[in-house]
Amino acid sequence: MGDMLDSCYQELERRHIRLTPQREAVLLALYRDRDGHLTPYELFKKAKKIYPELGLATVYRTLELFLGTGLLRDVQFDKGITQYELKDAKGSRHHHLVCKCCGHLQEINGIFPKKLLDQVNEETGFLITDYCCQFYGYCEQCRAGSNYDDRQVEIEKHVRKEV
Amino acid sequence: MGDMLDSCYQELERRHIRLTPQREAVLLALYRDRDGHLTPYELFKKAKKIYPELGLATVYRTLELFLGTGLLRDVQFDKGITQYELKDAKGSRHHHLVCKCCGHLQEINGIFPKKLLDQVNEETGFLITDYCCQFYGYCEQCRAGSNYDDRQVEIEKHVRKEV
DNA sequence: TTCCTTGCAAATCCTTTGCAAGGGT
DNA sequence: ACCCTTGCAAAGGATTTGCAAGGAA
Repeated sequence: MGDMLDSCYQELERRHIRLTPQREAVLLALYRDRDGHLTPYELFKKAKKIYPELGLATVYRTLELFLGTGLLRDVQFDKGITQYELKDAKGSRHHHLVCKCCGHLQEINGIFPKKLLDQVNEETGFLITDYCCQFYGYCEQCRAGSNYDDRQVEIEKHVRKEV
Repeated sequence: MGDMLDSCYQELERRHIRLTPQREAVLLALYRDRDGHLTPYELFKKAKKIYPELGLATVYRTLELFLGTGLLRDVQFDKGITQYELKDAKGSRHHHLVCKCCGHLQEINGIFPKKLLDQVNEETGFLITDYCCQFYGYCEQCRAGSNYDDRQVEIEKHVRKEV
């Protein structure tokens, strides 16, 4: 599984981007937490354990750099909160299911048939190279729980008219 | 087309949420701009024309309120920028295509076969009631333009390993 | 009266920037 | 020598909060 990390190193080298200890600390922290999503500040705290002199501004600069290099994806779940994840960290494209009741975040793997994306390209001329989807709703636990209001959900659906 | 506005009014009434002039100004401004996406501040400026005493904080509070009521959807395109839109404003579910080259935002209508969403429900127990997708890539104009670097796009794809 | 809503200003939180210092090439 | 990168502190921007006043129920 050093595979993913290797391809990051290679990509950075290919682009002549210097791998400073700060940048490496950020990369490693992202890698260690590849099953989650980190905010810049969370990442800062984790990376600081690897390289204690690290400054928060450097984390932001590094994230911006890695983003431009295509190593990361940034995901917005809630207002003002940006989280980052290494691309392909889960071995394949994935999406996020956010429970509106308990806030739980779970992931599902690529549900898009490639055909769908090709179709968009054909119809609009837009070439999709990346995407990020959030699905909101109610998780299994909450739906089983006592504070789950079925009626409320029906109303939501109604206001929306369709799902 | 007062239809959409009507259902908002009804929903607010049903929930015993008082429709103050400030709130109505916000709602109307959203409605008038239903083909676009507004940031809170843009919305503030527009709604202020309808009700000049309006304060910015009230706009934020109202957006939060409407969001909880399910009248709105919030969309994050870029770090730190949240935009709002009335739900079903375009008559049907839509998605966003963001060009990484020129920043142009265009919309496409629901490309999800309902089957896909049902399948998620079956497999995970998660009930999707809403979703929001951003697709990133390159628009037709940019791909035709001279500063479009085909090789760069290939590299992106490679780093990502798949689209 | 009591509760809700508001405008304003202050506070807070997240992110970016200016700058001088340190390190690589 | 030159350019890149960094940490720190300050600046900037967006959003939230405290509070006293006004209005509805």
